[in-house]
Amino acid sequence: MPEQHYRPASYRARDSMGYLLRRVHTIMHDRIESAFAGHGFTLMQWIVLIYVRDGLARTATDIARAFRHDSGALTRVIDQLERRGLLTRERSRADRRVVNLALTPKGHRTIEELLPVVVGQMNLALEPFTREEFEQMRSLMERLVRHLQALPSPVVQKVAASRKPRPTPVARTTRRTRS
Amino acid sequence: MPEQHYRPASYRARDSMGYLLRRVHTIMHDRIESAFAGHGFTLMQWIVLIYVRDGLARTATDIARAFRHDSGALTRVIDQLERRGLLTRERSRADRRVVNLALTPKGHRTIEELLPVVVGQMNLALEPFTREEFEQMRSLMERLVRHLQALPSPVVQKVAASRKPRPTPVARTTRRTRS
DNA sequence: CCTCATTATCTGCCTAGGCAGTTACCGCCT
DNA sequence: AGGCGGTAACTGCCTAGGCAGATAATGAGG
Repeated sequence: MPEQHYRPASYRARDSMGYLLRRVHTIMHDRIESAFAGHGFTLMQWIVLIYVRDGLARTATDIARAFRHDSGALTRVIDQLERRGLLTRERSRADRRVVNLALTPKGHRTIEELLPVVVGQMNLALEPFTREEFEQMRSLMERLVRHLQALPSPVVQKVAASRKPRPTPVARTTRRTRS
Repeated sequence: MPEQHYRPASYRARDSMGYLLRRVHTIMHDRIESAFAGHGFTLMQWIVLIYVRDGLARTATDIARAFRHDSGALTRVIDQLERRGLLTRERSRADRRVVNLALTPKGHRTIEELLPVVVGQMNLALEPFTREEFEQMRSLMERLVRHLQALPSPVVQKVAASRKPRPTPVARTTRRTRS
């Protein structure tokens, strides 16, 4: 029997790990995003560039999978980067469904420009932690990611009839010209 | 001189704490969201309900601040919940700008229904951790949140001329009819 | 060779959220 | 009393992202 860290009867929002993780993520995301804005980039654009540079991705699908991002959205981000001349798309000859991405010199220069911004924000956020605590945090988060990835996708428990999740059942008062 | 955990020259995307936190957040968010979908609710709706129940918020602004969420978006979420009869809005008599939120009996029943879902997902995610590791993680995240909240907002460093962040400078070519 | 399931990419469509107002109200100050 | 900065709630507008579908290509199997 694994540990039961939370129980319905005693659950309080302020103690929830979900709450903490969300807060951390939101604040860091906002800070990076606005630091990038001064340079004319978004976080997602940076992700694409650095993933290609670090060899974590050669195609849009690689990024979509590794970063859990929508592939449709990816297409549009890559559109922007291509238009701005930061990377190139090249149809693979081995598999003509695939489009390989490659950084241009301008793309590399952009990474050099943004790297200090990212690193600066990261160091600022982690400032109060010792090297040991930092490693602890990293280790815990890595284990958590690995565990979460290994979990089976959450089978919808109730209302199994409807296949579609329907995010907002009440939909809209706007009345979509029904009559 | 505080610890410098990252350096531009050796920065690799896969080792970044930002990456880890994002992955954790994304996966947990998606899981909770789709678990809720089967019950006809979204995470944000749940947040509002549980915040009101736990006394963390009496008004939309309380939630917006505590959860770092857009107040405009909040208005619309509360609209939905009110329409579905889960909570009520009541104009404060002490300060007529304020609208106080209160759960209805149906709202309380909904929380009872969703609590096991939240707790279940949380415990599932944290399953591989001992009580001690869990407390360690919570402590680290709490310190990180407190530190991040205390940080001054990131003054835009370059291109200081333009006041507006401009998320996407290239804007749009519209014409995506590639030949 | 032909069929069929699968995959990569791209495209519409819709919704949630960020942002910039607008309105109403509060409390302070003169 | 009246002006005025600040605040709560709400409202449009716009964009990013989720989702479903379209297209094209691959590869396995008959």
